[in-house]
Amino acid sequence: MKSTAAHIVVVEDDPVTRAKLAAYFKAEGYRVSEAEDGVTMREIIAAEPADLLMIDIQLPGEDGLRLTREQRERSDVGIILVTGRTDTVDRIVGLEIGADDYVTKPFEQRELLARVKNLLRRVRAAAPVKAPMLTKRSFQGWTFDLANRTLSDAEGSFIDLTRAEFKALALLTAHAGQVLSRDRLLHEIAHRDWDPADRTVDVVIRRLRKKLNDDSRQPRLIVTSHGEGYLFAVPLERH
Amino acid sequence: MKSTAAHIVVVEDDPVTRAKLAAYFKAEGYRVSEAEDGVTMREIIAAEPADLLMIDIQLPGEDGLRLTREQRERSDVGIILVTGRTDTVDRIVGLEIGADDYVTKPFEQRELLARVKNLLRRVRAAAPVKAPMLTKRSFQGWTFDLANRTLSDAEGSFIDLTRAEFKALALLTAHAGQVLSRDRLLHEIAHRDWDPADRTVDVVIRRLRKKLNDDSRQPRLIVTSHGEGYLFAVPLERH
DNA sequence: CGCGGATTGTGAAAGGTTGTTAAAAACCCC
DNA sequence: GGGGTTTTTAACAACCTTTCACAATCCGCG
Repeated sequence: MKSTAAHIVVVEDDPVTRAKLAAYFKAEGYRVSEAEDGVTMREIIAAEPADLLMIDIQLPGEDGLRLTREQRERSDVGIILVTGRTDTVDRIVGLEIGADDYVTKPFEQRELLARVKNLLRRVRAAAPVKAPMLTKRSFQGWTFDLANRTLSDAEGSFIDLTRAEFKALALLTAHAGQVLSRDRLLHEIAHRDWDPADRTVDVVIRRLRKKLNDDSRQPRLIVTSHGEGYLFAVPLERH
Repeated sequence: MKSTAAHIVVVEDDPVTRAKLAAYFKAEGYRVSEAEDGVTMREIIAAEPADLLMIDIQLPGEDGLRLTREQRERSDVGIILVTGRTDTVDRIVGLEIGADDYVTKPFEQRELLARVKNLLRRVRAAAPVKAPMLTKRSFQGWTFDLANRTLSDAEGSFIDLTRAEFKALALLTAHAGQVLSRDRLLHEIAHRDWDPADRTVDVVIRRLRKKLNDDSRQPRLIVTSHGEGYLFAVPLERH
């Protein structure tokens, strides 16, 4: 389904730098797309999902940090920020919102390539895990529709899920039988780190259980693993 | 959260730097091990696989690059190289043999932490999908459902197990007929070493026996082996 | 821009699970 | 059977999870 070469998108307004980066990656055998701004980047990604984004932090219009946050919310694509100046604060902020790496011009080409290779290895290693990108998952009479963000019960009546509920259920069902930590779940639903006082995940789980008619005292679908997290406790059915 | 916290191994010969790094990661809730050289590092990893290695490049004996290459060959563990000096060649070589990142002392703590978090996210996302467990074990009219963490008796009514009870029963039934030491059981349920004053396992066994209606005076299912531990005394039925 | 409804996050009280302690019971070996 | 050791048991403390009400935030729309 996916051709073997990784797809890299260079988002950079300066044509010279952009061409230089693109040429360099092409020479290494990657498929490279060039975008001068966020709008173009989104079009490219929509047409063909990227494995790695190289994003200039200082773009006309939307800046690179905004794009980083936006893309990190929707996927686990690799993201490397590029910048002309060395600004510690920018760098830290960039990394904290989810960029995997941060390089300053001028690039040391061999170093950049090594970083890109290592990151791509990780991005692509994770890809097969989400292979069962089925649009529907069924269990115990329920059908969970990933495309529509809805649940339908055995009688076929629909229940809407909120964004957070949807993301939590998607992650739980994608890892049926495995305990997922609150940290992992919170990251999925809110892109935040968890701290022990944070009850957000518990509340989302409670709302999900309510919609699924799952009694927390005797849960059959979403089971609590004390001190560890939650797990989806029934296998998905083939269909 | 404790048992799901990532395991970070700091490999650094300078005690001051090592303690500093370790303390910093511990404060963030990670499980941290410290090694002063490659030999110690391997022992630690053998006992408990690491999610992330922080390796000083200049170690007495085997150097950090050698360790990096060795570990990268056998696993996808995250590797961050640490060094005192800024040497472009070292950096490039390190990255090319598979280190995910490279930091120079002195560290910018927030930046280091952000990098560590992002890398750990990728490492753990790639964790192999756990082989689907055999989902049910039956004995003496009981059915133990590993997916649900429930027991059902002959009439089919459900009894919920807590995390600790579930893990203990899972281990016991997986080794039916064999005596399991308290140390082994405690490791399973709490990832702790046992000491002779620790009654935790006994209490969990008691609670399990109660749910299974197993009389400790005349146990049929979970039998005490005085001075040795416990064993699950009935064979599992085929189904 | 501001409104109203939906969604998400927070804090506190209530409830459940786990680990600890100490006393009682059982065990083992002589 | 005696005496030291190990196991069982109950009660409780510490900690973690559930629940609820409400506050904060987001979102679509006039």
